[in-house]
Amino acid sequence: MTHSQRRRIPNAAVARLPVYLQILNNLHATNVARFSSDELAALAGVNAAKVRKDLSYLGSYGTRGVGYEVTYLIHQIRRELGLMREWNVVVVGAGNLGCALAKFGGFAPRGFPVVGIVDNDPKKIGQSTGALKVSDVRNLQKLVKDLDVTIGAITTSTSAAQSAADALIEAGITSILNFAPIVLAIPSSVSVRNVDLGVELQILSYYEQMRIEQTDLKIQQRSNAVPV
Amino acid sequence: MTHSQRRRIPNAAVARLPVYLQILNNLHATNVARFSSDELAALAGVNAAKVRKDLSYLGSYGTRGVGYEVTYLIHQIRRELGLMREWNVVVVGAGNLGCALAKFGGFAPRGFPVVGIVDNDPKKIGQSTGALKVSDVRNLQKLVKDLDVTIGAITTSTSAAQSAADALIEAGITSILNFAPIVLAIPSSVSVRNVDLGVELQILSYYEQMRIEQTDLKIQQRSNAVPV
DNA sequence: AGGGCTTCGTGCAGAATTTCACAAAGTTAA
DNA sequence: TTAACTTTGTGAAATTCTGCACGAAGCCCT
Repeated sequence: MTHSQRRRIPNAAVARLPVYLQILNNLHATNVARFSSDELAALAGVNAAKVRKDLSYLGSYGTRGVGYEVTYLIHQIRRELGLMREWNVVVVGAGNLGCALAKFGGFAPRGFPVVGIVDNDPKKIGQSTGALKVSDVRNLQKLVKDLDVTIGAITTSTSAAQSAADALIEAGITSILNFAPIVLAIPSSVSVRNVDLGVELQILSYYEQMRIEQTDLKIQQRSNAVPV
Repeated sequence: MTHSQRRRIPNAAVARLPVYLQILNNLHATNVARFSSDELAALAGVNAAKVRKDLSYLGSYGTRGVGYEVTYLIHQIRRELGLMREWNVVVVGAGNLGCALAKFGGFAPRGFPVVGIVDNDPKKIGQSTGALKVSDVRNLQKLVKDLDVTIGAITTSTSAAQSAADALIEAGITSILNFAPIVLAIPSSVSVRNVDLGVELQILSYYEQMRIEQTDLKIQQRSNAVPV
């Protein structure tokens, strides 16, 4: 129960580490060797104390009076996030989005190669998308086993999303990236991240309307406050 | 200072209201007239008390012993989220993703019509994407004014994203949906939502690795605990 | 060597969020 | 009408997250 008893990193911090990593990769690309928590905080748009606390969950890798080393921290964050290895991804649903994900080469270099894409539509099965051929969703289990897939991306229609999730879980997948605007019913042993642009837009519209009401209110108050 | 002094809804609750709305729309489509907090909680994958508290921020619209009315709640959530009107969206960056967003008809019915798409590449300007023609980013200000655009979606390359944001803000936009994997520097008066699939995948990989380590640990403990 | 300066690591208080638990308020049935 | 039952609305406790403030630790200059 020594070091394997890993300190659990708070969820909120886990969600920020990838952002830090992205920034550090940029710093590295521009030949920056060191950074302070203040600098990273400014780039990430957060509080400096938060940066230090987040990084402290990885261990004490900074040097007081100096800061942190870019390459070393990159290494540590990658280790903690499980990015020392590749995680194979299978896409379920060969529609516009699914094919775009399969073709898009941006994930492999970040450690998440898309190694398969499946659909249940006979018209789509067999077609090529980038380097991959769409295969039958019935081969999912075999595909997951053979190619050691751990992450499934659901890009089906809303109505097919739940059965896609069921199929993925049946096949042994334990992480799902869901693009369908629906809350999936899944066991707690499986992780899900939802990407729903409609939700994002609606959140924006709330704050947009808030601002408008605030402005209206101020205008109203001004005309009330200064009567002639 | 009566009703215009609106109770501020906690951020965490704001982020859940769109999810509830989506579910209620589905219930409505299947002719369900009423629901209880328990039912909605199950569908949304959250705690029932949380549902009740979230809905209570809208007002006391439930009936004890009975539940909530689907249509009435839909109306109230839409009102609160600012969905009683349309919010026009402009896309900056006519690459794969940008064009896909412009073509995709799924936002207009949810109240967010994409009314324009711009780019700075002369080769792309003038091309058609769906019903829209790509226009010059230099027309952004005029476009935003003329078409009353309030939300900007950034789908440029990473390197162009910050100047896209600057241009949007310069043009008077106050809400941004950012798809570039970069933290934008923007004034606090502007809302931003980031959609970064790389970040999502890395969060998943953290928990995936966590699970694997847990499993390894248990196996190890088991073999330690029962020595021959 | 020592003083001044910088920056990390973290205890702690306060804020935000989640969850519990129960009174209040309604329905239903006899 | 009353008793049994259901479900909301919400104080209050529990948990999580944030940010301040400051001691600790290293660098630099004299």
